[in-house]
Amino acid sequence: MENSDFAGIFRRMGEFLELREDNPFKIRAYEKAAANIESLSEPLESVYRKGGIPALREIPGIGEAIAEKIEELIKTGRLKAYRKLEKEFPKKFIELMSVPGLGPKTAIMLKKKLKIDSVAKLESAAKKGLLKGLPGMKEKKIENIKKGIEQHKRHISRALLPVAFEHAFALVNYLKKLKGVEEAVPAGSLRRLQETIGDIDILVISEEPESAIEGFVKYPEVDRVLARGETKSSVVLADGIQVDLRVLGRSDFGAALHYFTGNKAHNIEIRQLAQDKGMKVSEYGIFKGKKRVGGEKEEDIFSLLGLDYIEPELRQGQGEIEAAKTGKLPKLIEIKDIRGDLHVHTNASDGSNTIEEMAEAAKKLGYEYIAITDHTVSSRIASGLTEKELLANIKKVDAANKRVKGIKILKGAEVDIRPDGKMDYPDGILKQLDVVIAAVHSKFTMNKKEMTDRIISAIENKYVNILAHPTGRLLGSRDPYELDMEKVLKAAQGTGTFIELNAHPVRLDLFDIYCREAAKMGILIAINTDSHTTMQFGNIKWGIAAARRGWLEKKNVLNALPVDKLLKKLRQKRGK
DNA sequence: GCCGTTTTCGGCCCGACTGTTTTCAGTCG
Repeated sequence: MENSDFAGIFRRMGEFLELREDNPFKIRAYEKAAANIESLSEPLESVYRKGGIPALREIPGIGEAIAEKIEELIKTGRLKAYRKLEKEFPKKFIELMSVPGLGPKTAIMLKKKLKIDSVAKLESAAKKGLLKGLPGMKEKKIENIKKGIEQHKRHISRALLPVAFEHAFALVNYLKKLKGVEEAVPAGSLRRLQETIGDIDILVISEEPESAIEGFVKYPEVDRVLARGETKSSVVLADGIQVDLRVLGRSDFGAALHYFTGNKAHNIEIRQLAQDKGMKVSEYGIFKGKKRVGGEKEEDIFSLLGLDYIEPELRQGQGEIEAAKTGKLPKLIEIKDIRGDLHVHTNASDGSNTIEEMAEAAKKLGYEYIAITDHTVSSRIASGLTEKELLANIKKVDAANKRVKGIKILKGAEVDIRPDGKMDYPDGILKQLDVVIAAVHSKFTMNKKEMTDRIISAIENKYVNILAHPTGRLLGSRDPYELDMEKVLKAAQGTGTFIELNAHPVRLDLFDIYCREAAKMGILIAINTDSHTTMQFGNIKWGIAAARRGWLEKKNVLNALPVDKLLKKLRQKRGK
């Protein structure tokens, strides 16, 4: 079982207990355990193998009861307590609670009164007018449920970061022009630069909240107003994205921005810490008793709690507060630290521009080097190069190096890892390249062991420098393939192979937890754009965002090295 | 169910909005 499977089970346990109106703190305990398991870099199974129940209990949020449940799951592959509840509340029934505005109480009532146990049944009951007359159900509530079902159906997938950014950018500009609005800034998962965005959160600073809210709900893109109060409002935009707005005064800005930026786990942890220190944190400031002691600046919250400033990308409740207590926060990588791009395509395979055009574009960004890494013969769809074509391309790189001054163009290839683990070119060809990237482009459905073996055998090839887009996921369209990442990282560590964090906004793997793990193991990460046009070099910002969420520093990143050191690193594996 | 240089028992983050409730429950972030 994967960590995500354990987390899923415990999260579901929380939902079961919520439906049973169990102790709310018990529910939170399960949620917390699930979240902590999810952010663990080591597989739970291996934690258990090494240290049994005592080792499990060292994980925050896991105590006696949950540790025993994990043991039961590992030993028997099932959990009695879970099975029992699963029968009572099947998955389809649980889905009812993902309809906006419909929570556990209503779901239970619907089940009791009308035997409704799925969104589909709820929809047909609503259409038939069966909801009328149920407890707490009148015109407006029924109408809201109907709209909620529509929203639920339309909005199952989350928005990619760049898409959400565009929406937020336009909206913020609109809000800033409203009367009395001093400031409008994106917060929430957008400010944390999460790879996908559920809702857009925006904080507005104004001393006239009513008129700010008034202007907000009149934004031309607004399709539906979900809530409209004195200081907050929620709307759904025409393309289904929800936007939550919060209006606060200038003096609350820091506290409000903090409250609206961290995820739930981070905020709970901060407030818990404040409580332990005899203080209280809310969006209105930080308080000692009744006395407000800060909140104008975001830094107030951290400094008064004895913490170093935590960058927004780290506010995920994954150990950042503990690290901030002890001065152990990373100094996060920044765009300006990047000195080159090691994964670049040209019109020799499936790119759009020539080698020279790509090199000139990279030079404009201030890069010292790029590597030309077109596809290899097996990637027919991507017009992969034959050996002969590759050799011709190498000569073109030599010629380009002479013509384009001020940037070093490296010879490379993005070489397919065949299903049997062999590389798409023989070693005799690979050794003529400066940079060899290995990647899986076919047969994604292999089982975990086969895929792990396949990738490890590529890593073990002494000419392979970088494992590209290591999980193969495409956000919104393809799940990651089955892979034992722990083994892959160990192989990379043992052989001196680097791992790519692909900056394309639909890829963005390596995921954050593995970035952290790789960095801990001393594996260098290459943050590459995989550019197929000159425009795509700009995608580096999404890669940097993902890297920062993965706690990476400049020293962890391969292409933050100057060219001479980079070349030395690349040659190390070959024993030169 | 978890957790502890105040506690091994008694706590557990904080606040806003809606709709139906005549004083508040349910839901959300």
